[in-house]
Amino acid sequence: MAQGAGRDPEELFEELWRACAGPLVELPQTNERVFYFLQGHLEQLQEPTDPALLAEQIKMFQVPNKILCKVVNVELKAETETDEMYAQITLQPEPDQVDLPQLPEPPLQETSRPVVHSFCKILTPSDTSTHGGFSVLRRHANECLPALDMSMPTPTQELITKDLHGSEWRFKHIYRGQPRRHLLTTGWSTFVTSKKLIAGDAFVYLRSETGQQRVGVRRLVQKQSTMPASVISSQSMHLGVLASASHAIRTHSIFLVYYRPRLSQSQYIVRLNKYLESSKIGFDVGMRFKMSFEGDDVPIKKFSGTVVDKGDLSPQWQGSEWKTLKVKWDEATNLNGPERVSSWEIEPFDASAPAITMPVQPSMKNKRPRETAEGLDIHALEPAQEFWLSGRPEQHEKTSVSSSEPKHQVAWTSERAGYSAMSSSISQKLFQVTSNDARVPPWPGLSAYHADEPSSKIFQCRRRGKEGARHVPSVWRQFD
Amino acid sequence: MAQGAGRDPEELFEELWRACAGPLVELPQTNERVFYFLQGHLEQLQEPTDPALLAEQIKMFQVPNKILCKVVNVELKAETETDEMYAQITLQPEPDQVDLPQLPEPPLQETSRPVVHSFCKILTPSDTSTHGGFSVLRRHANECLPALDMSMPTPTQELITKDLHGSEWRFKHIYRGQPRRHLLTTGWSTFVTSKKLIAGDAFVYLRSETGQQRVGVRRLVQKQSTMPASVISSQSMHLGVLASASHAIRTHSIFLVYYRPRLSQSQYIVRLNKYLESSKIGFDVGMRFKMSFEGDDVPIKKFSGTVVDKGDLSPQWQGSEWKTLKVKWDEATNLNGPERVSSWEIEPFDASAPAITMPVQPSMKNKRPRETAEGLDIHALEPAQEFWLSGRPEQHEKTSVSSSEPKHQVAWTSERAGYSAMSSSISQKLFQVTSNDARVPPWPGLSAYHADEPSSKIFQCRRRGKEGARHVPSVWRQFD
DNA sequence: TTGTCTCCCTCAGGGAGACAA
DNA sequence: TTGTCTCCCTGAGGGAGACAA
Repeated sequence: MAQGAGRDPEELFEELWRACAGPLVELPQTNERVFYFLQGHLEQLQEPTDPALLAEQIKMFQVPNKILCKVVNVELKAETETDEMYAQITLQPEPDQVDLPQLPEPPLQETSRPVVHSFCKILTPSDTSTHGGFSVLRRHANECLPALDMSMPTPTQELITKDLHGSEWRFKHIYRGQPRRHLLTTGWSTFVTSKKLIAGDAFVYLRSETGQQRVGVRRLVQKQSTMPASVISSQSMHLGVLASASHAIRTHSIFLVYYRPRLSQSQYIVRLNKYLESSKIGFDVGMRFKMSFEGDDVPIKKFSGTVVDKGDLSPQWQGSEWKTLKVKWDEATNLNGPERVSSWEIEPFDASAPAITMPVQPSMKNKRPRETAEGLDIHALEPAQEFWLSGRPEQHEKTSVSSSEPKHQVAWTSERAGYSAMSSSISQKLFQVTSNDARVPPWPGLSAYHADEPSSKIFQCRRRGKEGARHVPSVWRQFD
Repeated sequence: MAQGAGRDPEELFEELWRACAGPLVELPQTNERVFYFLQGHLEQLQEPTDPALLAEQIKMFQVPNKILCKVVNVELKAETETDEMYAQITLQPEPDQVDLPQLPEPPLQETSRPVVHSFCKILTPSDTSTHGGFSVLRRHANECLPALDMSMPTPTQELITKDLHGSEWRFKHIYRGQPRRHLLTTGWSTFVTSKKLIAGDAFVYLRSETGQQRVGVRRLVQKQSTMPASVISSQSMHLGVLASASHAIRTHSIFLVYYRPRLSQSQYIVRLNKYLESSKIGFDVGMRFKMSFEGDDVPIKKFSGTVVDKGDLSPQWQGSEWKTLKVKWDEATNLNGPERVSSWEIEPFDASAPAITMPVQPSMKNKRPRETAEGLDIHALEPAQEFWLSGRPEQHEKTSVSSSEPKHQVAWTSERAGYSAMSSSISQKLFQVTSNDARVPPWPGLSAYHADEPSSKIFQCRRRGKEGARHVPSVWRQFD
């Protein structure tokens, strides 16, 4: 759907896809083995089925809770209308679904990835306003955009970029204003309109070493239109997914899964090795853990909590490991965090983690009441931005697990003292939605629009000038 | 999806739905019995499956070619994005699927339908242009719009209307210009933009006796975005549909079908009585028949042809009656007519039918190269319009089957002699696409965009002034 | 009768620096 | 350093009658 036409270096497409997907999205590799949790796949469809019928069908189709599969193929794609990324994953059930492997398999050779310069900026109301263009953060411009001829009075160039569909987007990049700053002007508003961007969404830019430029989008809230056409009944969909898997197991044939990382509530295709690692830890009631989320001002934010219960999510899937851990988040913050997680989504608690609680004073300025997500109060937004620069855009994932490649750098905005209080209220505003979507869009039972909830506390990395930097994992290097 | 909110008189919604669906769309009634042809339902999904797998699954699920069902419920809906109408039909398989009824069941009592005034006009390039509004044909204004106060110098009023989703649309209706004519100005362009209308699409307007106004859209080509989100694999979809039906048969439980009349290639939910009627006729090789299509200048146009072959469409569905008749259309015109039809879609040939062949001189004027369907050459469009006025907007369906309610009136544009030659070339232009979509959008193996095909002939109702009227079924009354 | 064109005039919005957080 | 505002000015497009098919 998105592939094929116009996409030149195949690699760049993948880099863009990952940059848009965000640092938390993890995909299995071809030839790797994974566990496929049917239950999670059905949840992705977001349409509830009659539990009795479901139970009956599970029995009829004789499908186990998790299916050991070999990954035959992974194709990255993007929805034409919304640019939502998804992966078409071809799986083949392993012949033996009873004696499941207990030992990790040798890791696959990592494929080399091209060096790219990229940034991702959350759009401000001004960025999406009809008056004027996009304000490029100085860092981003310096690190990523082609250099301007600064000897000119007002340096200007045209950026010729492509999106995931291969469509071309041209932007005038100009360095002007008093004081001077980098802006994208002509071409920007068309982009905003076409992609239906609103404040809070993020703009992704990427440039390869060969000068190829790409642009993309990471939305704050998943466009609902993902589930538009009523093509077949939800019951039929569920049955179809069950039947496909069942048939594939019986005949050792392949089947396809459309994995939508930003829609799914939890990973339901889990690398065998990852699964085994988490089983080895054996999370149990009372244990402390932490979990990664997309932050608004840093790529990854970790929140900690305690496992308070353990048990099947639904009786139809007895003995499943899908979301079996009921958790309580520290400090009752993170109001929109999931109540239940799967063990492979969390890591053991580690005192060096930067998860820190701090109180927050809500700020309620109202400006620019236009162009924000319906019902979402980001009018009160203050300059909040997330970004990262790197040779490989997804490296933060590694960073947080202590990267073995110290060359990679992450920048993290440091702001002067006195700004942080306000900034954290922003953070709160954004986070209540961002975490929601970013990590796992609609947490069960919670609307994505809770920005007005009178929550008074929130987890947040300290960001008081240099002081804040101390909490950054040591491989992170601070610019500025 | 479309229902619920804001829709006041439930009845009006149905009238609007039918007006948008067009005169050829036929729906079963609640409590009626129907045959459900799985094969047709799978075809609607438009995604081919591996035939071997399909055959295997058909066997596994033990589903017959056609399933006798009681219609438990019919809900009319419309896609949020595209306004495409569809029906959610709840079916319950009858206990006995072997001894199928041979005799028609007593017809259900017809539910009374509200009296409405409605018109449907195919949009000209001017109508969809950015300069100016919509030109209301005088007849349409007189028959359907609320009366203007003609004593004013420039009579004006505001039309407050709703669409299928309950959204409000306001239009300024003004009578001005030299010579005077009816126009919709303010509000029209927003409507065109929002509904993504292009020249060739049709605007539907409807007013109830109580003054309630409704508007809708009938598209020339079905928006492809109907099949957007890759939610589950096509294989899973097919399996899901099979499994649902199979499960419902075994347990005598209900199942849901989303019937998309403008997408489907043939009716696959057929009223029992209609089916029996057509079996009684027993179409066979060599027999002549006629079939109804949406015309561009009349509601229904009939084309005639001959059955040239009879046999299964695919070996997986042996003995099915789905599209078993291979046909040859008279005069080799109607290039986009289906090669295969099901017997319940056609009627025996009747010499009094207005299906007449006439040669055509292609006209190739090019104006206004903007705002037309991509690749579709309707630049050469001449004033061609389809419309109907009636107490009940769908009555033409009945008309052609000889209505028992002679009170209903249909108007049919009559134009002065000398215009018809040109008009037929338009007709040709439009028809090649219209018939395609209107009746049965993408004929197998044919793109919807064949307007440039050098077809030199076309079926057409004569329209030479009064002369043409003679071919109209007698219950049609001519305005003018 | 009605589709198209053109002219006129308005206003949405792009593009700039000012200003302030 | 960068988000927001305001001002200026242009051009897309709505709204009118002229004209012709």
